[in-house]
Amino acid sequence: MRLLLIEDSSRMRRGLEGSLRKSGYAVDSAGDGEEGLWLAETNDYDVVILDIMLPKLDGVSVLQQLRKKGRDLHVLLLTAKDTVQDRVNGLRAGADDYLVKPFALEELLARIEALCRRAYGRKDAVITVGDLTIDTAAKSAGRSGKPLDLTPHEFALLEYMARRQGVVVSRTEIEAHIYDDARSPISNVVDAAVCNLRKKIGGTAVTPLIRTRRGFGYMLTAGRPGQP
Amino acid sequence: MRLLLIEDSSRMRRGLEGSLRKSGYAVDSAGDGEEGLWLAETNDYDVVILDIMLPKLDGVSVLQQLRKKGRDLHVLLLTAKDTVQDRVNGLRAGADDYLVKPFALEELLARIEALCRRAYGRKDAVITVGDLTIDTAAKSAGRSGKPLDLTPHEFALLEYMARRQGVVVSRTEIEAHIYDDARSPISNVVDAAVCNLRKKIGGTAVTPLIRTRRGFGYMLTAGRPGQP
DNA sequence: CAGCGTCTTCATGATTTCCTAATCTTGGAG
DNA sequence: CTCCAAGATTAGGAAATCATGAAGACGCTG
Repeated sequence: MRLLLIEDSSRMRRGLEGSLRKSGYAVDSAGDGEEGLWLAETNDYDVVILDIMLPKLDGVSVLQQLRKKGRDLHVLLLTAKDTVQDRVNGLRAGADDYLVKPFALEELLARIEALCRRAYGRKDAVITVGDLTIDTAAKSAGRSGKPLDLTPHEFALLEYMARRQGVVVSRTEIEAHIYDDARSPISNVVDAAVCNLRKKIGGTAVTPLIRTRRGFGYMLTAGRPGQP
Repeated sequence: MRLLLIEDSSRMRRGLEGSLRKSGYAVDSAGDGEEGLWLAETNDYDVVILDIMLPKLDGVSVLQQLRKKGRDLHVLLLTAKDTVQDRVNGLRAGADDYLVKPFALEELLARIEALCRRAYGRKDAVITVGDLTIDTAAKSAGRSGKPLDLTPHEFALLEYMARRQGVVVSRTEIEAHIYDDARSPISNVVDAAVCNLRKKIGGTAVTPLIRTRRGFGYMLTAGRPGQP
């Protein structure tokens, strides 16, 4: 999952960026409203974490700009203030969630997780694909009860594909959601990652498997080749 | 919009019910977890407002039961407690939102509104033409339930024609939509592609078929040979 | 700072897909 | 009925796509 963090204080920004990365997210960040808006408009994020107090362009304005363009983004608003009117304003402006500073990191993580789930229409922290289980909260996966030993990137990839099971996801989409910032234009990171993941989760004709749709991308599904 | 309110205190319940009705919602209510769960399972609500402290079956359990059954519901959790752990638990259990008592009515309304807005996002990914099904998400097509093995170009062509079923599409249009780069002026790529596609999807007089309109182009339709 | 595990890139080989172009087939006008 | 042009079909080689193994780069931990 790829996040955008728009936060004024550079100390806070760095700290959060690190914590979020450790939790397995791809994170881009911006220090002011203008840069943040530009990033949000030109990339594909699952969740935007947006401070209200920002230089150049305040958080609520950024939010309004984004909503005006009809971007389907999930925005978590951070604020120091905590009056009912503030919350109502924030939510009315189109925020999906709202968190008051100071907050516990754990709560931020839980809320981000909830927003990610919502982004893909799931309600549960555990995703199942055939006999594969992916616990997005515990960041662990298993096959037929046996735990799988996945690296952070492998897990992120599996999670992303599981959230979109039955749907073909292109390399570009995968790259956009799993990896932060730009990388060399011609890279086969995704191929390699899929290859490694396949080796670990195994799977054959009938059992859940990552299928290659030549020319389109990959698809994770438990069903037979036919209709999902 | 139809809401379900599950709340212990009858005074609170009556009060909220009235306020919500005044705001234009249809409201059902329950006084304990069991009744609430039963109502939620047997009716179709847009949003469920769920208190955590409930007789017979507590709120989080109700939520878990609902999620286990895979109901696609939006749940707003109400609670008197406000510790980080509570919030984390609630969100992890699958709540879409969370509100701490006491709250302002206006804030509750704003949050319900936000949840209702979220009902979007489900667009139909499957196109049907006679007994042909085209799943644009899985990039797969089938005829009478049997999967077809199509190449990317074939699939793109079929999808394009299916989206315009019953309409004659010219070679030029097809070429413009399916092939991005310009190619030699006299090329029969489209002819060849249509030919290959026909071989794969089969079809005879009555069943869906790609028909040739001499001098104009092709048409995909499930109807009879007669004039469309 | 050394060691370990992880991530990325590169190179190779296997496979599939696509285009071109040459050859048939068919519809319909004269 | 005959002929012509639009369309259908076929096939082989060029090109794109993908899987995978191995080597170097990087970052973290002890």
